This record gives sequence, structure tokens and C-alpha cells, in this order.
Amino acid sequence: MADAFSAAAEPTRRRLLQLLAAGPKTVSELAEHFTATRPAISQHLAVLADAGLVTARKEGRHRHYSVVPAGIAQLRAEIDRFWSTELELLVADATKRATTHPEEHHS
Amino acid sequence: MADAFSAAAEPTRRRLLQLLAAGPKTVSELAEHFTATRPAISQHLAVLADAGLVTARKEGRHRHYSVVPAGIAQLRAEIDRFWSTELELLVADATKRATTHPEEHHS
DNA sequence: CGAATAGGTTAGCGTGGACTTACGCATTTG
DNA sequence: CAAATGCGTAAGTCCACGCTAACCTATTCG
Repeated sequence: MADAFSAAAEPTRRRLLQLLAAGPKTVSELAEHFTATRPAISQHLAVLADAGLVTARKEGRHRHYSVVPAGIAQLRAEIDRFWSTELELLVADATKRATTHPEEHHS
Repeated sequence: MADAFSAAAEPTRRRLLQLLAAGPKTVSELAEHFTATRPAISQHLAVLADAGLVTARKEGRHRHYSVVPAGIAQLRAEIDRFWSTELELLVADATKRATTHPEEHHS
């Protein structure tokens, strides 16, 4: 099984996951949101499926793709594992500094 | 400025960020944790720097790399924007189902 | 000053990934 | 049944990317 983090990071696949999070959709429906051709979207979906993030349910001549909750949970776990305590503290420090001294942001 | 999400997704760079989160380090110190050569690590650091995630402080003949809190905060924002409400609900549903009916997990 | 250390830069290589075009297969519909 | 629809797959192209080897610069130390 592929690395969920890497699979989900690609911009097109990121959007695909967001679109599918709102509910199941067919490949053609999804492809309408992109400039890329339908086969390209189909291949992206295959990558996501290989990472266990989406699955397809066959229904007539349609293929309804939907998100796999367990896969999304695993992706979440990967993100959380990456997002260590140290990084969390750094962000907390950064946002605190930004709200306290907004103009000290010399570019 | 490059996409922080994509930059941080690459496995080697993911580890670099985690190592740097624990505190500033030189390129050689970082390179010890990998099988890749030092120039490779140096290039990964350049990618992270281009994404605004790390910065280098020159000190003698050493370059101490460290994480940029503001960049990490922006990465966090990108992740949060990706992690929409729908995805959150799916995960909540998945974990709930897993803890409630553990054996219904037919592979 | 010359050797050694730290590290950025370049050129070039190989691979993978994103993409398109073309095709094949199933399913529905007239 | 024939045309049309929905979609996966194969083949081929192109480019970005990760990597190494080689080189160059700056700094420290004998």
C-alpha cells in the first residue's frame, strides 16, 4: 500500500479528496472540475485507491467513487505523527507572537 | 513561494522537518541521519527554505538550519484548509465504528 | 600560508509521475 | 442489434525530481 501522505499531497488529488468528502461522485462528474482529461483523473483516482483513500462502487455503467473513512483516518494518523510536539509548540509560539506584536513582521 | 504542503510531503523532507523541530542543526549533522549524500540533503533543505519552512543562520564555517515558525504555521493552515469538515466527520465516524464494532472489519 | 573542514552549486543521469491519445470493454438505450 | 455512454487501460511523451560526482568558496587551524 502506498504512502497516504505522499498520495494525498499532490494538488489534483487533494482537490479530488475534498470533492469526494462531500459525497460520492462519478469520474465524469469529478473530471468536470479540472482542465485535465478524464483518463488523467481516472489515474489519480487509481493512486488514491491504491493508498486506500478512496474506493469505487460499480452501479450500471457508472462508477461511484467515494472516500474510505478508515483510509482517511490513517492519513490523519500519518499527519499527526508528522506533526510532532515540537512543531506544535513552534506554531503556538508563532501565532502568539503574531497576535501580540503584529507590526514586528519585517519581511 | 512554493507549495508548503507538497514540499513537506516528501519523505526525506518530512524527516528533516522533524529533526529540525527538535532544534537547529548543521547540514552535516542532518546528513548523518540519512543514507543520501550531503549535497542531496543540502538540496532538500533548499526546497524547504524556498517554501519558507526553514532558514539558515551562518556561524563561522557552519550553517545552522532551523525551522521558521511562521512557515510552519502556514503549513498548518494549508493542512487545516485541506482537512475540511467533511473529512473530519468521516474520520470521527470511522474511529467510532472501529471502537464500537471492532470485529466488523472484514478486510 | 597551506591543509582541512563545512557547505553551496553545477552538470548530468535515471526514474517516476502527470498527461494525452487511442483503444477496448461493459452497459444502457433507441 | 447498433449507437452511445461511462470508464479503465496501454503506449508514448515530457518534464520535474532525487541523486551523485565534481568543483568552488569561505572559514578555521597548524
